[in-house]
Amino acid sequence: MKENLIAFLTTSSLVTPEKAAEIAGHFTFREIPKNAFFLEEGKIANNYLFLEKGFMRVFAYDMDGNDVTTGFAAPRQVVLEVSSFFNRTRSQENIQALTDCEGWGLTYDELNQLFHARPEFREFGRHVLVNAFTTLKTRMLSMITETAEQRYTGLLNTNPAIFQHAPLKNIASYLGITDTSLSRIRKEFSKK
Amino acid sequence: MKENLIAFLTTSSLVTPEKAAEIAGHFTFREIPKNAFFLEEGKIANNYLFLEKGFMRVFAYDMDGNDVTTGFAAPRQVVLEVSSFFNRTRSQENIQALTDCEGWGLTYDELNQLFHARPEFREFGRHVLVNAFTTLKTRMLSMITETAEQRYTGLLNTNPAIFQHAPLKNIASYLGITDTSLSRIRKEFSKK
DNA sequence: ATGAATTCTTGCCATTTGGCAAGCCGGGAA
DNA sequence: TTCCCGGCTTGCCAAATGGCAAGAATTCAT
Repeated sequence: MKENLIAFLTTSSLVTPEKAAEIAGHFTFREIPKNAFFLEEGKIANNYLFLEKGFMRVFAYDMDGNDVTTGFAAPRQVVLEVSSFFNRTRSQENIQALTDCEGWGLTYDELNQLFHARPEFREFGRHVLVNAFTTLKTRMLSMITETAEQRYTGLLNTNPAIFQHAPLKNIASYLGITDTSLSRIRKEFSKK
Repeated sequence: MKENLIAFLTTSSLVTPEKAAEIAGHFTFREIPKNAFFLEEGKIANNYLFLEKGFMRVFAYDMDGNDVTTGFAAPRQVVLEVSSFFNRTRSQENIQALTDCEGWGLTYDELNQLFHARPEFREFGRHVLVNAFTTLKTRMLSMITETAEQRYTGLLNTNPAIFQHAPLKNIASYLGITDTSLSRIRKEFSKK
């Protein structure tokens, strides 16, 4: 039943399989149908989710009202708006299901109780946060040092499944370019 | 003596002034002379620093060997290479003093002991990490949605002191542009 | 003080990316 | 089937940014 969640808790070696099973016991099953919002702008994020099936998109609006994709979530990832969740502030981001999704969730209160009761889970939680931070730093560096085409091929390698679930205009804004430019980059790339 | 450190620990309201004084007691004074490295690429970050005086620069090298500034540190900020420090992995980044610096530090072991002994400090530590993550997300969004000139004026507003301590080419790579472009942007901007 | 090295600016031109509008394509609704 | 609509591509041109090299300004070491 919860074997993927347990496996995820165990991978970092911060949690033993036995403890992982106990911790997993506190997670509850969640389904998010395609196009439904896991989190809406203006609300306080109250859900921590381990995504087991499906894909999600994180997006915000810029000053001109354009939809900007700030992230994607794929299976075996934690879906969480860190700032809103931990600071209990209104989210500036939306999280929406690109496909029908399934996963295991905790509320803010449940997570805190579990952090308190299970030091290993607390360590694991820090690990998740540190990893998210590191991943974002890597992405920032690629925004600075790489061309749009390099970022495109990078995403194609690291997360090919996204291309089967998200429209190209969402991927374009995630890469920091327009859909027009992405279309041209794909054209050039396909020649090679 | 440690009043700035104590004030910093107290600002989030996660630590009471009394506890803050106790926690601060475990920090040791550190000086980093101008141009010295607080952290060198390839080494494992072992120091957590609250910067009290001076400015530092964080940088890495891209695939072509170009120096890319990934961050700056100003007084009253935590200086820390998160990934290397918490994961005990070799740093891909360098942290160098732009000016003579002074601050209060902890080693990795000292920080963990303090996290264990002082739950409030653990909460505070998470708060620091969450804030760093949120700040980086904001910067990422500005890379995607803003022009180079907007990013320049943004930095000028949020961190004007950096312009007095870092060479423009470092600021340029931090903004994701070349020093040539930054020079032209400054020229245009000064006309207004 | 002197010379060397670095930083910053500028001109010229190339490349990348964007804005807009038209058209094409494919899927869903009736 | 037929229509419609959103998603994707493409052409044309403009704007933003980069690459390179020269020179001016500044800093640094001796």
